[in-house]
Amino acid sequence: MARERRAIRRIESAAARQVTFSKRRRGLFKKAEELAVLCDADVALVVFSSTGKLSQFASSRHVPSPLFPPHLSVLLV
Amino acid sequence: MARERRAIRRIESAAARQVTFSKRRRGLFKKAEELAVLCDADVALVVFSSTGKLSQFASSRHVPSPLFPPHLSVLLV
DNA sequence: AACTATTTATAAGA
DNA sequence: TTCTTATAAATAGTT
Repeated sequence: MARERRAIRRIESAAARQVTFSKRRRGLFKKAEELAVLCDADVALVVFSSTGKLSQFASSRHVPSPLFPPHLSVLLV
Repeated sequence: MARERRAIRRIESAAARQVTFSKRRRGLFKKAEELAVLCDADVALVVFSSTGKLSQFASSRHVPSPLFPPHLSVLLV
């Protein structure tokens, strides 16, 4: 969606991949929150970038995990 | 986004909420998969509708849960 | 990070 | 729920 259509396949250039990740991750989380609010739904979203960076969103019942080390995360729904 | 702008707050009408849920859920899952593919990311998405219906997506390490009853689901990332 | 041409998502209606 | 269409929003490429 933009200047040109982009095929949905892995972006080879690491730099371009990072830029797209940054833009689309933001969009995805926004949509997730909007769905939760508009539709009174429970939404949980967990994303690891290809470099291993974690980001997450949960509209309600996310349970932090005292039983696991910080690099693990548990979601009970 | 469409004929008119819609404020992001809970849709009161259950029928309208269901229609919007159906449309936006589809869009959200599509975006989740696209992010995973384009950016080589790991993405997990869990959604419960306000009526309790579950739908989920995980790009890779989703673990089905033999230890829990069917209405529970566990995601380890 | 900001811009903008264009594509995509979607609100309302059928 | 699926289709259509007008419009809002997201975003690919550029700067």
